[in-house]
Amino acid sequence: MDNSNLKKAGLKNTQPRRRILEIMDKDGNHHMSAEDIYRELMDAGEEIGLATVYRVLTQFEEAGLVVRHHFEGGQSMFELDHGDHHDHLVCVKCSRVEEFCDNEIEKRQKEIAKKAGYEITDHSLNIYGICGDCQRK
Amino acid sequence: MDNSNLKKAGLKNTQPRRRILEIMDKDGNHHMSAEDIYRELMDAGEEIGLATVYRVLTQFEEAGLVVRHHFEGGQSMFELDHGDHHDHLVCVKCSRVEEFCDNEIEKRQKEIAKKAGYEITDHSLNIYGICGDCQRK
DNA sequence: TTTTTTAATGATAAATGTTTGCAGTCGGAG
DNA sequence: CTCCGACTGCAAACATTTATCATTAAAAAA
Repeated sequence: MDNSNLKKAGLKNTQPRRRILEIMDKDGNHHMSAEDIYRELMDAGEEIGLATVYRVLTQFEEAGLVVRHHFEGGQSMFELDHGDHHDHLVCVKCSRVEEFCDNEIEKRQKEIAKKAGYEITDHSLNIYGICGDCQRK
Repeated sequence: MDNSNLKKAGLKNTQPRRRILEIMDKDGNHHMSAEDIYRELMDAGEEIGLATVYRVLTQFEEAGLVVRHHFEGGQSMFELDHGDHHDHLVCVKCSRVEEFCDNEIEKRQKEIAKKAGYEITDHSLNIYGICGDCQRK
């Protein structure tokens, strides 16, 4: 949303980067694949190549603006990083993603890594299941 | 290891399937990619195609003989299913994978899914970091 | 503002990981 | 032992992602 993020990251304030940030910032659009973003850009009549979307997302990830997730299903999913770490509940039917955070789990993960002698760089906890809506259908 | 698993799964007892089970059963070879398995087969002089490795692994997964993991890094990782659920510590330098299980975390995951109205089908918790060995190098 | 410099872009090709189609082969029920 | 359907290897197709490169656009300098 805030374009000063780009400057801070040492990235030029270009139209593709602005548009991608805008799209990802819209509510209901958290957790998008590169294709999702590309399709929205196309639908909006933008002239932005898919390669640019991938490049920009990777740069955003490196700059800490975006988080990349590896859910089941092959393709990477991206989400704006609002600083609040959280884990994910993923519906295997409709692909809806919900977020949660449990401090007890976080604490135990750190203990486990420490005990095993690992220096944590990252971690991901995904619970896959069928959401309430899809159960009813 | 036990070929009766194949019969139980309704799969014919063929050489490729036997060899793949053997390789995956060897200690130190848990958590292999399809390529890893294929390379071991080649090194052993077997005439087994990569496509067969993928097909067999998918069938094994469907039969519950094997578990597929989606770690960071692009390719799927496979592991014989010994029935004991566990989570993973993955070294981002050397790709070593260690297993752990924490009942408190398991319990909390179930609670979280229940509270959100999800019927769990699967879940994965991966901690990425640098293992003790790689820290020293 | 105009010019200069440098990074960023779009189109396309290529790399990577995985799946599929098909003709020939093999396992195992009868 | 024979036969049929399941299985296989190969090659080609496919999906996602990355690299190449000539052109363009953004920021810096003049």
